[in-house]
Amino acid sequence: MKSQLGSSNIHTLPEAGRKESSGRTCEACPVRETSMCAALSDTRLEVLDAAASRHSFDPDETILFESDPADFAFNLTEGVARVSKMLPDGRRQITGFLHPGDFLGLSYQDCYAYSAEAVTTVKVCRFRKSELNRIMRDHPDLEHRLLSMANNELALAHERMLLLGRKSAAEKVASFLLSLPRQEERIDEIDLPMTRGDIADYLGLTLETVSRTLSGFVRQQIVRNATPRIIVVLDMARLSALAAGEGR
Amino acid sequence: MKSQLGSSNIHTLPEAGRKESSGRTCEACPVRETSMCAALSDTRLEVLDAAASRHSFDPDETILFESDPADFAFNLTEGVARVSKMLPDGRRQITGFLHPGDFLGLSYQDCYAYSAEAVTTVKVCRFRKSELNRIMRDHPDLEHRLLSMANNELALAHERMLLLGRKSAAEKVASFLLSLPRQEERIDEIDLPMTRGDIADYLGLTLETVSRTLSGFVRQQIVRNATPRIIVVLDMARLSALAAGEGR
DNA sequence: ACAAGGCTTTGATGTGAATCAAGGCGTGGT
DNA sequence: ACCACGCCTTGATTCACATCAAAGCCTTGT
Repeated sequence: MKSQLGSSNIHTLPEAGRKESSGRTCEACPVRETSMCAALSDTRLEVLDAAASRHSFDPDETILFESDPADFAFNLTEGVARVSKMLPDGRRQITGFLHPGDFLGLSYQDCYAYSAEAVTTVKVCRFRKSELNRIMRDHPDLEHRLLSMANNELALAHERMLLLGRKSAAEKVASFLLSLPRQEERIDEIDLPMTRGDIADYLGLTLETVSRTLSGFVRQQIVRNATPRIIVVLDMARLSALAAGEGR
Repeated sequence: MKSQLGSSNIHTLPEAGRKESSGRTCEACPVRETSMCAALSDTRLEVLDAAASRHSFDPDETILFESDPADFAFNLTEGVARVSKMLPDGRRQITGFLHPGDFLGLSYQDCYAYSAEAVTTVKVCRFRKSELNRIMRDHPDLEHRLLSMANNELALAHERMLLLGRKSAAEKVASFLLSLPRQEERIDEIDLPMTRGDIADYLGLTLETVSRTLSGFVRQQIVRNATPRIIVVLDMARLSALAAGEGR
């Protein structure tokens, strides 16, 4: 039951990640239309642009650390990150994987309630929270958008509680596969940039059970393994039924 | 694994619960200082007051139903309610118990993402969401307060994912007992208005396991049973350690 | 090419909680 | 005061997943 990985005490440094030249503007941002920024017009966006600094994180680098003072909030623009909480003996629960457009760090308290690390190379746009609050006062649309995003996250959190509390291993893995973003061109291909251990800590399983469950899906011809990292869905109906909890 | 209780298809009626005379004003409200209303001054509160209608729900009555159109939001003023999601075969996950001051119904989508039922007799103050949105536009403080409350809920949701995914039965039950509100006068007494089945569906266990775990706590003299409904804490240190995941 | 290390798969065994199955206790109704 | 029903407790057994253990297999560096 114990994962015990990384009892390292390295917290987030004020300048963790590499700060990047602020050459790029918000208008050219890949998540301009999907993240919180969508609440602002191009002209108003300049205020956010001025308040943001761009940072890059290597795989496994810490973006923010549970219980550290929550001075910054982040907008993920590229890559995949994991959000997690730990028990004192090292047991870990990953509470979410973040993708481009996701927002991170808005705890209402003084300290972060969770940690976040890069899974792949991650690029973020970082805001000082005091500054973000000031901007929100001037632009209620932005606050409205953040409330809407928070409520969306809350609905996803409830969905995940149902998964953790009441779904079987097979149902969990099926739900997970279908929850990942896919490219329109290759709609049946699922990319798993995270390890089996990460997936296990997300689903409340062990990495062996995740591996065995995936092997089971392959045996039943529900999916096929292109590589350990790329899964191809062969029977979407069956996978969806499993995920919904209908596949017995 | 299946609970199968209530495959009733009775949805929320437009006027579910009994509508009460709107005699009481917000100033005298028991949750005036703790709920979202705290964001507004007494004079500004009149706007909310005018938009609200008071309703009462008997135990087990449905307050709102998953997948019904989300026209209303609620502020719980008295009693205890449970929020839950179901799988098609009847398995249920209770995603939260609501207490006075808690807010309910702010899904960002058109339909509720979960159901809510009264555990004890519940009194709420109900708002039409379109109206609430209008009020928020005029009073950004209210929206700010709701964002803050949503972020708080999100932190609690993450805590619960850690519980569901990684804690043992004993750790789950200990965490649950300590998460319940207690009265200042009787700080060591815990009231359990919900059934063992409800607790089980909240913790991702069966009712038998909840019962056995509580009996175990009694045997170990961690708690004492005044009645099945009232638990008295005898060894707070041990219970806290268990809840934190330190009690082996 | 080769070696090394990390990740993944697979197998054997163990165990915590679920399931199946009685009873006991309290509460509300008549 | 009694009965009945719902809720809770307890016991016996089973099972899904965890744990322990050992290979395989990519990937990366030299």
